[in-house]
Amino acid sequence: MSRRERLRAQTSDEIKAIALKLMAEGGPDAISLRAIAREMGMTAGAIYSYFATRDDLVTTLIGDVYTSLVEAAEAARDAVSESDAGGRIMAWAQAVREWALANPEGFRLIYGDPVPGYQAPEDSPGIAAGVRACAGITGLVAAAWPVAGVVLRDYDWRDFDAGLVAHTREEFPDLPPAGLALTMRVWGRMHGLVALEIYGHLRGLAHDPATVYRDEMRDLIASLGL
Amino acid sequence: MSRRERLRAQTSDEIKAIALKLMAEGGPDAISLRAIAREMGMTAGAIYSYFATRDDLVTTLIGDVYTSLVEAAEAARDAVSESDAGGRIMAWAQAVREWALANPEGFRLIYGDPVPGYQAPEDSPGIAAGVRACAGITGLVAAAWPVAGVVLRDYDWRDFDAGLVAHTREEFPDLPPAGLALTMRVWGRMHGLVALEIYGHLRGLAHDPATVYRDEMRDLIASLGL
DNA sequence: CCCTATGGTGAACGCCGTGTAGTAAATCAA
DNA sequence: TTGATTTACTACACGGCGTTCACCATAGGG
Repeated sequence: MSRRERLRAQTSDEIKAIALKLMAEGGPDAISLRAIAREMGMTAGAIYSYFATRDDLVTTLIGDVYTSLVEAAEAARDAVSESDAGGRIMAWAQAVREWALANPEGFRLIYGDPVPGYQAPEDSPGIAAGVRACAGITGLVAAAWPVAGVVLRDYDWRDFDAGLVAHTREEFPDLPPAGLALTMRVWGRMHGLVALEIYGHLRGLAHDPATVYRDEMRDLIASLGL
Repeated sequence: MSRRERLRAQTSDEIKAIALKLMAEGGPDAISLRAIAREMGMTAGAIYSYFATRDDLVTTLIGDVYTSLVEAAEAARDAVSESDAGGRIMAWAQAVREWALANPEGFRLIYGDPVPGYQAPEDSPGIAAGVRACAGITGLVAAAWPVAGVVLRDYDWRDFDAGLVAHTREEFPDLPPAGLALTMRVWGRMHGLVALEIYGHLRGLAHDPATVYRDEMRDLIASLGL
């Protein structure tokens, strides 16, 4: 890597770091090229040699932030013995909620709507992180398979995306198609309460959302027969 | 109501209608005072005699939109016999998802982050609609009480907001505090998958999210012993 | 040592929300 | 009917935004 490339990467990292700082302080909308440039002693136009557009920068940030969330969840899961499938689910779930509470703006960035009509490009790092999250939850489900107490319909592999199916069958050969459906349901169940809480819809209803969430996750784990 | 007041209300309604149209076309960020005024053949400044600020307008819209969602859910629920508690839950859940699919931008407006750092004022119509939604789900839970197969911790009335508790004890005198916790859990469970779907996080994973969601709701209903 | 590719500037364009001063018309009081 | 006042609205200005473009200084490689 030449000196030029090094400097370039450094500047690019600084842009992202400042963007993340601005976001943490003022939400996703506070990520403005002019504010970033101001903080760097540059002109807004200069950023365009690093990111084609503001949305491009945000797309990159989503990838970084999403990856940090997934890594937090994976680390929490891996801190629990593989033999304790239920404990690993709880660890993942708690890590997600705690990460979200610590990085509410990041959560909004990932699961909210950073840009009107924004659609992440197929090959963005955000998509990769999403796939990784999905794979993580699939692993949690697979470790509990066969599940005991969940209402399950029959599914077909064709009900799901081919790439996802290929990856799943390779990594979790014993998991039937219904396992993928259950993965999404588990994901939804972990996501729902956290999203409501982060976006303030539980504000002033329950004083301790953590307890409600823990109960919900205990019920989820119990329903898997763990 | 005088002629003045009638004209005033009419103009105000037109502003809101155009704002909703703009939102449906381009997402919440497309609600700009200038665009509304342009469409009405007015100046942007004129809107300030109807709404103190753009956020004020959005706050009002949230109330309208949220109310329309709650009314759709209530209507669907009421179309099912009171004796069929499980059917009423399913009807509510399906109505919420279908409304969200038909009004994705509305869903984003209610449950997303329309404005950076936006906090709805305590007395906004959006709060009222939220309370109404919460009450609706509480009713669904109360109709199934006592629940059979859910992991429930003991709760205290003091774990919840006093106003919510007062309303609940009056309307559903047989529901213990844990019922309120379960209400939030049910809400979260209905919300999670829909939010993931609306925000595109299931895109390209499951070909038919409706089936996954229906299964999840069936499981929820079964877990309540219905 | 020169040439060029590169990272940067600064001004411009057209959006945006938001104030303020002024105007014309509608309403009300006499 | 006439005069006073309230009200709806316009015109303009300010600062902020993303984005583009012509231009410049300089660091790197031959």
